[in-house]
Amino acid sequence: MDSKSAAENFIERMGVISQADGQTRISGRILGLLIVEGRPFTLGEMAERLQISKASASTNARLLRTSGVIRLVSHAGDRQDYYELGTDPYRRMMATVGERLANIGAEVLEAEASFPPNDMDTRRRVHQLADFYLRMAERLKDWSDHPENGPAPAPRHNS
Amino acid sequence: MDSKSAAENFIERMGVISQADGQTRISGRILGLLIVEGRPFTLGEMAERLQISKASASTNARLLRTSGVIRLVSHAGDRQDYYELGTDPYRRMMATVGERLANIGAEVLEAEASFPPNDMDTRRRVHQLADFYLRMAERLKDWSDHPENGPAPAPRHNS
DNA sequence: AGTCTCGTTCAGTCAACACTGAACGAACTG
DNA sequence: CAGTTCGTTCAGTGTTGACTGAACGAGACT
Repeated sequence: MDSKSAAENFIERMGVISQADGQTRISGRILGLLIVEGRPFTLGEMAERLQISKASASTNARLLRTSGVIRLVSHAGDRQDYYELGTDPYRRMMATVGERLANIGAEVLEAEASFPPNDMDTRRRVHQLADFYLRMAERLKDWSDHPENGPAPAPRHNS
Repeated sequence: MDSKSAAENFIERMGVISQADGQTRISGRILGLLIVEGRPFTLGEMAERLQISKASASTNARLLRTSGVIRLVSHAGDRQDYYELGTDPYRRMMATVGERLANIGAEVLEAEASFPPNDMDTRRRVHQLADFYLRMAERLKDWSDHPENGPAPAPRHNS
């Protein structure tokens, strides 16, 4: 029972975090559920456990799936869709963020090109912004490709 | 005139980006304005130029100021508050994001502690999430402290 | 074919929140 | 001490968008 409330608490926190990050609350709760339980869930199970509609479960699971954070698994002889955590879900999250930043950087570069060539100072300032986004995106990409580097390595655990 | 529309276009894009990032649209537009114009602005000037209320200008400028992206400058003999880009505004943005991630990581660690000790697997999965946030935060901190490292170095310009 | 059980889609609703207008407080000027 | 001009605060409003309920479509089993 204590375990149950700890799980619910964690799931709810994940929802709030997700929402503060610009995502939907439900997608965070689904992710939290899959992390806590550590087993595949059907859309129906999610809906019942999280007290949400099947529509929301479907939509948000699809959303999480497109970014590779969760994956769809199918059991033989079972028509239902099971969702579970993808491989390296957090690296996928980073990669997704990196892609978004790269898109923003490209967009800012576009905007820079629309300024007249003689506005040197303006173009330089705008270019600095684009550079920030692009460098950030590239670093995230590097990191998601080589997660072993970097500070605070995770304590190794034998599965 | 072409320069003007390019500026407005850029400012508007910054607003959309800011909104997509979970910030307010106006804060992005203010930032875009300061980047494009490259000079200090008063709240009244912002309100007029961006066609927003003084209240919004005040609130959003305050918001940007707390993260150090823009700074308040005072001209002698002028009661008005002038806002301009802070020093290394993008590094400050990174640092702010890093702080938020560190807070989330700490929060997840808290949640992990609330699980019963015998739920080894659950605790491990939750811990991996906390680790992700904390490592991300630390890396962002490193980046904001050492901006010279990393791919695609910005072209140096003599101020 | 008929029925049942899935997942998805779409219009409608509801709540969160950005934004505004007006009132207030503060600091300077005459 | 009025009068003025700032910036801030707060209640009210408008809008976006997440979420729901119901209808629909697709397979599967009898």
